[in-house]
Amino acid sequence: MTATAESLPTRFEFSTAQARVWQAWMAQRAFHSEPDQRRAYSIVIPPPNVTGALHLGHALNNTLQDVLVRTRRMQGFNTLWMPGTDHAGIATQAVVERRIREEEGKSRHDLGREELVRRIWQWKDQYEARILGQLQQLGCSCDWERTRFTLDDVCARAVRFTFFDLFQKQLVYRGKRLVNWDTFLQTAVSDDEVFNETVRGWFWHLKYPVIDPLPGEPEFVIVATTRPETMLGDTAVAVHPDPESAMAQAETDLRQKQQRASAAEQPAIRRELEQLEDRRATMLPVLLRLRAMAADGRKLRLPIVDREIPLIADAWAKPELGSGCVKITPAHDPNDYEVGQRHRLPQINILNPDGTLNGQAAQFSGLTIAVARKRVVEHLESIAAIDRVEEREIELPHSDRSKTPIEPLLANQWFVQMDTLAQSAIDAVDDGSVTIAPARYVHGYRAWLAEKRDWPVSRQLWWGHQIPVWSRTCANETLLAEVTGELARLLAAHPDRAAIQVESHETLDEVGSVSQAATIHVCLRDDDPPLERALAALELVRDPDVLDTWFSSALWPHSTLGWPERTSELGYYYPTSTLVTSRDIITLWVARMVLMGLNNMGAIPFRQVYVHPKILDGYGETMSKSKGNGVDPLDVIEKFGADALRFGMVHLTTETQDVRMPVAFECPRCGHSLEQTRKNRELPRLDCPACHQPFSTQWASSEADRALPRGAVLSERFEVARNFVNKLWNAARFSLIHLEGYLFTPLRASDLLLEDRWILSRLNTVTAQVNEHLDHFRFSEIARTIYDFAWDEFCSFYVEILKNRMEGEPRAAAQTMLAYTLDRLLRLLHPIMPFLTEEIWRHLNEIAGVRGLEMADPPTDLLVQAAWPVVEPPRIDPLIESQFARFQKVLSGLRDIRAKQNIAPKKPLQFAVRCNTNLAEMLRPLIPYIQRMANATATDLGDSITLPAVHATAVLPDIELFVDLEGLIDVQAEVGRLTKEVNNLDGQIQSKSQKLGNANFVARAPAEVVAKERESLAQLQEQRQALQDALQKLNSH
RNA sequence: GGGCGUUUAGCUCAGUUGGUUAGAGCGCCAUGCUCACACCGUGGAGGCCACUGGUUCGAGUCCAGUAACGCCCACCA
Repeated sequence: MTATAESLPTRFEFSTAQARVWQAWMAQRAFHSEPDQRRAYSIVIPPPNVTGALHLGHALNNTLQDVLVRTRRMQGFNTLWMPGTDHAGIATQAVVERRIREEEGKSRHDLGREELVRRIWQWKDQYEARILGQLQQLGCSCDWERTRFTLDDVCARAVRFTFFDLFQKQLVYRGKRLVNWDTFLQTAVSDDEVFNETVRGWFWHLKYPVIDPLPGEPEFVIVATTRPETMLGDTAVAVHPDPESAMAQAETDLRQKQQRASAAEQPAIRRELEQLEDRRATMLPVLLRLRAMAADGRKLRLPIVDREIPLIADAWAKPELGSGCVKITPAHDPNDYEVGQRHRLPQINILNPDGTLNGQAAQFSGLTIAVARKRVVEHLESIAAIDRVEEREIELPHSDRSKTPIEPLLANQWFVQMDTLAQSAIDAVDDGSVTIAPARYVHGYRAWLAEKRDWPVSRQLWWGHQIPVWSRTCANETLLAEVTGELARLLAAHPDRAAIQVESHETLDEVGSVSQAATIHVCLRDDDPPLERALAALELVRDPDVLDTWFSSALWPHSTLGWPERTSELGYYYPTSTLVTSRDIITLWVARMVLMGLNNMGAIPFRQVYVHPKILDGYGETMSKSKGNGVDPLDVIEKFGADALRFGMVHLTTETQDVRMPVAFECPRCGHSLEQTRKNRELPRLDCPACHQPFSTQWASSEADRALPRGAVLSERFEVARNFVNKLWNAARFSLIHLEGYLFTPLRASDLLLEDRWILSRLNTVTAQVNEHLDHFRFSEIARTIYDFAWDEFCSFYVEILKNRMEGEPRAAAQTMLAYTLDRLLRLLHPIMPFLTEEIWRHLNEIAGVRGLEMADPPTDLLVQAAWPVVEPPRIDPLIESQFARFQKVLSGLRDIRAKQNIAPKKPLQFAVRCNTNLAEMLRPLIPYIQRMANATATDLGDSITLPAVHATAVLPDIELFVDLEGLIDVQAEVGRLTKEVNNLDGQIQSKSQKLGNANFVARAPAEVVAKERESLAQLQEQRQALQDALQKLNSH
């Protein structure tokens, strides 16, 4: 035996192995790819945000990608996995700003744009390094030499070219739009960075007096609001243009709903109908009257500010709700904005960016919203302009970043016009050029694109790609013509690098007067300081805003390959093969990549999209940093190893289920595991219930807490994988120890024993299954298939059997088989557990430098470069597999009797087997293995045998087993065991007899099903008879 | 309000086109430190497959409905 193999530890020392293996891969540039003659397989990484460290969701996402990439690489594809990170605009800026505010008490305005951006770059450098390090620790086989960043020069150029192109095509334009204004961070946030929270609020019903009411006309119009301070910006009140039919329609809808509704819902709907009926009686006349007044152009007097505002007719006012009238605040409500557009209403912004009221708010100027609301209400009360106040729960949008309420604010925004772009992305999926798996996600993708809502791409941030547009607003036609003329002269020298748009707009000021004006926009394709200075000289100012992060992400598949340069990479790797992502960014990211790819490249960015599950905590909640229920992959790697983390991830990835993962703190002192709950997960420190010592968590902020040892957050769900890693490691140890003196010996078919043919059959079957599962992204099945094969077949049977053969001489055939089988198993496992398998491969190469079956198949130095196992269909032999199953049954029959008879494992048993001659011949060579595996010797085997005088019986299909229990037998136990067996058989026999007694079944079921049932019934009856005989004999003792 | 998903053993989950009395891991019980592995071996207990109907010779699997939970989208003054 070799000293090296013997001296290997019994636990896989993953941390040293990981470092060593990684170094070997790097030294070989094993992951680097250059275009060549082979088929390409490429994946671009979903670039992680440089906001912070990676979490388990990333570990899952990247593990799956690596499994695909490593497999394809072994299958002979020229594989490129493009790595990189995303600058993540608002998220990153918010994190850094908050930090600066906390640590230095400064705002971004104190620092200035340049300094803030410099600080964020520092942050980015730090976190990018950390993220890439995490990915490498995970074993990701990215081409690290090609690492990109969405804000680096290559990506920036792609962004500029794209924006310029869209600008030229008039597919990007500027317009006014309400943004979600975070008054705390003083920036707009995107819709997906807003969450709604139900809070208790009040619903104020305000009275706006009608100016000069005629007899019979109402003196007031009542409108309701949850934000009374916005009345300062009201520019109209709306009533429905046809309240009668609108109410009728509402009723029809309700009745339809009533028909479909369940009994439980009926009362509520009936109540609604009654209310509607009431309204029709009491309010409809008033609404009709108001409608007529609106048609007459009548006005109301807005309280406090004393402004005359029109009464207008607009369908936005729902007669079935509230008073039937609605106040219109175009500058502060998305719906009102639409109404304002339709009726050319002035937009009055009452808000400063910092959330205080501005000069438009008269005496409330300078107050915060909360205070202003109170004052406005007080004032309205004092003039009796409040009809009534209701308390009710209201849904209030909050900023995800600052947790403060969002205020809608009107601002200039750049938009991408989505009409044709969106359609192209829909078509790509409809015609199958892009496939999405699982298919159910196609619906969401299509539905979102089908809305074709223009994409607002400007963000009021400093961190990102600054919009390359210089603008100047001209107050009149003359000026416009003048400036345009000068620009034309200036830009004539750069026809492909500059483009002009003129945005004509009517400015509606607070007094409602309209003035014609226009803004000239110049877009530059490249940085060009002299030209920029010339633009500045013409008083054109660059837009301070930056582009939405998703704008650069949308270009990722081609920008990372060098677009707009026509690189060889672009021709070879694009379109990429597979995109692996999570479902929440199918619309935001996947859809946009498709349409941008089509626009820029004229080709789809990827052929398949695979959408994987999400990782949830033990309560089914999504993991997030802010909730504190996240798990750091590095903690898992440190405790269980990268391979265990990876195997665990793959194993958990089923098609429909999200991954629920109960998490626990691990006491850094005693290792005790403390379940994480909703309550304890946000505490800065915890006391270990076992050793009563405190430890810190991720929330630790005080000096004292931080000084404590940190408790890692882990999940027991990785233990299975860790155990598997160790099982494999030890199977490898066994192999290495027993391969001493190995010399490759070509094996002919006749050299193979039953168990050899069995394991080869299984190996080929399993390989075929793994291939099939891989093609369909059934990751969990891949893991399970290999796990079961490796543990239950290779370890539990094949290795056990080989123990016998390793003792005898010669063992060359057994060694060749062992080396070969282990070799193939390592290849199959490598994509999931690269470090372990690579490490074993190294050891195996040392002792068995040439491997193979019929011919020598010299292994590569590194497993990562080895070829994927090829399925040899002739080796798949169902007959051998079923014969081997007999052997397994005999073994467990023996073990069962030993256990039930309570016979110590050390005590040898003797047994006889009764079966037909064919079976006997098949079993005979396997009998010696039973010696070791069940500590039992066969005394007789065949169709006529001598039974032991005192014995226990096991009846298997076609086989009877008799265990000699002379002087050992526990009659009671044996009777119990046999009776139980008989009962069990009786149950089966009864159900089968019943089935076969059913004329319908016999008549209508397929003949083969019926035949199979008959056959199995006969066999069961046979078995039952044998058991019955045994019982009788026992009782007569 | 619209859409999607889930509900199977104490826990976390499998269960491919309907066809023996539904499986795994963990946990639990019993037992064994036999020279690859106690992160292991051997045996065992444990399920009205959420509920109600339907289709079928036959339903965990297909259809309809109900309930609970979760996610996404749109949101009412």
